[in-house]
Amino acid sequence: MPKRVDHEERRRQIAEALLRTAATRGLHATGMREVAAEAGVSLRLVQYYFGTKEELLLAAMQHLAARFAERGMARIRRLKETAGAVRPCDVIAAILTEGLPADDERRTFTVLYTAYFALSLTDPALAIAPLARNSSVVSDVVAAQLRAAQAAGATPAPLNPDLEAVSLLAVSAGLGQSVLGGQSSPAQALAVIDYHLDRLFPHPGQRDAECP
Amino acid sequence: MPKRVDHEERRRQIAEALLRTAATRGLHATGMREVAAEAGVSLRLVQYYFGTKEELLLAAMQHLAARFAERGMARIRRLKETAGAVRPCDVIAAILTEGLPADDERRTFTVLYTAYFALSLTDPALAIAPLARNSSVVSDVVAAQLRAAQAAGATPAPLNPDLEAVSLLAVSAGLGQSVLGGQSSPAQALAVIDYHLDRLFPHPGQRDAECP
DNA sequence: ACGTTTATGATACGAGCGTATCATTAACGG
DNA sequence: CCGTTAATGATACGCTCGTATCATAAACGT
Repeated sequence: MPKRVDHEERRRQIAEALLRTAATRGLHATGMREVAAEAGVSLRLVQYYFGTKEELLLAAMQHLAARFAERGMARIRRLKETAGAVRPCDVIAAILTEGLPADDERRTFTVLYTAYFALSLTDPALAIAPLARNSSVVSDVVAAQLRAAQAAGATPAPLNPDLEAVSLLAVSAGLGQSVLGGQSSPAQALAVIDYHLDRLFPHPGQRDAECP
Repeated sequence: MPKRVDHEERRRQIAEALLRTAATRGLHATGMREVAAEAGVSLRLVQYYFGTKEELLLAAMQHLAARFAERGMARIRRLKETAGAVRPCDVIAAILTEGLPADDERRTFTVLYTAYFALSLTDPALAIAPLARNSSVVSDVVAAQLRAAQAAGATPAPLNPDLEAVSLLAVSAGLGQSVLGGQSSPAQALAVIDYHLDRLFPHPGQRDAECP
């Protein structure tokens, strides 16, 4: 057998090249030739691995979603390693802040997500499903964490876990938009999230961390 | 003097034609020829009133922002006419729900807003400012209403009007995204907003309106 | 009726796009 | 070393885009 090359790896390289240029120049303004140049390969090879541009766009979106999910999982995993028992508040805080464009990497993700989202609204071929599908499972996770905290008596007053979970994710998404648009700073966005966490997980007096 | 024509009116017609086609085909996928056809005029005339496409895009965005602001104002005005005294909860409810894609008209607005927002993230020439500028003043209005309700003793517990205002608008924006993406129904979005209004303006027992 | 404004028409330019089609070279496993 | 696979190169097709350039027709105030 002749020359062996990891096809998935090559596809990943090219898809990431598209994401890189699309993050600065825009999704529709990025052409095949530009992607090839950014990836350091020939235009011919981009056509070789992705027959059409639509296929490339779709693959890049799935790669973006996978990277984001992976980063989120890693964050939860890291949480478990530092502290033995993971408190619901920590999990929720991690989820809510992970989507915020607080650093370059996350900002890039948010920009790309917004671009894909907007594109999917008018381009039927590009379903946003792969990126949005996870939304409901994330919502369920948050709701479950809230229920656990509620059962443990850590939350005050009446509280609808499902509505609260959807609401918290909406806040996170809305704040992300606000930061991207330049109307809020990442710090302000974090302050709003902390405000909500304080409301759900009231702590007696300390003011160090976002969770009691 | 010869033929008199309202230039602003013509510009408005053409801009609205762009918004109409852009709402279904996408912002960047809409060409000058298509706009001309939609407006029922010649391509030449589009160039006549808007020299370049960028100018057309910008003017259409400003028109969109103006229409939205006008609709919001009209809603508040209508509120004042039906009930003599406008309660803070009603004002806030109107603001939060006005941006939700609950009917065709509002959905179209939300789609277009998202498209412009995404475009502005990568196209420096297209500043989102005209659409986002109002954001802070709306936030101030909500905060002021909260403060008024707080002074009247209508809200429970400690409450940070500024953070709460930003948070409520973020919820509204996030819910709008969620509805657009098909992850939530407009009814679910309204339920979340009602949930928050109940939290801020608790009412003794009735379950009719969203405000006590 | 004249002259200015408003609007149309047909058309063409150059550029960039996605896509396709040749031939050719380099690398590696058996 | 042979044959399959990976990758490149140059180029060209057809299309659409934004923009520009002619000339020309219709409408209306004075």
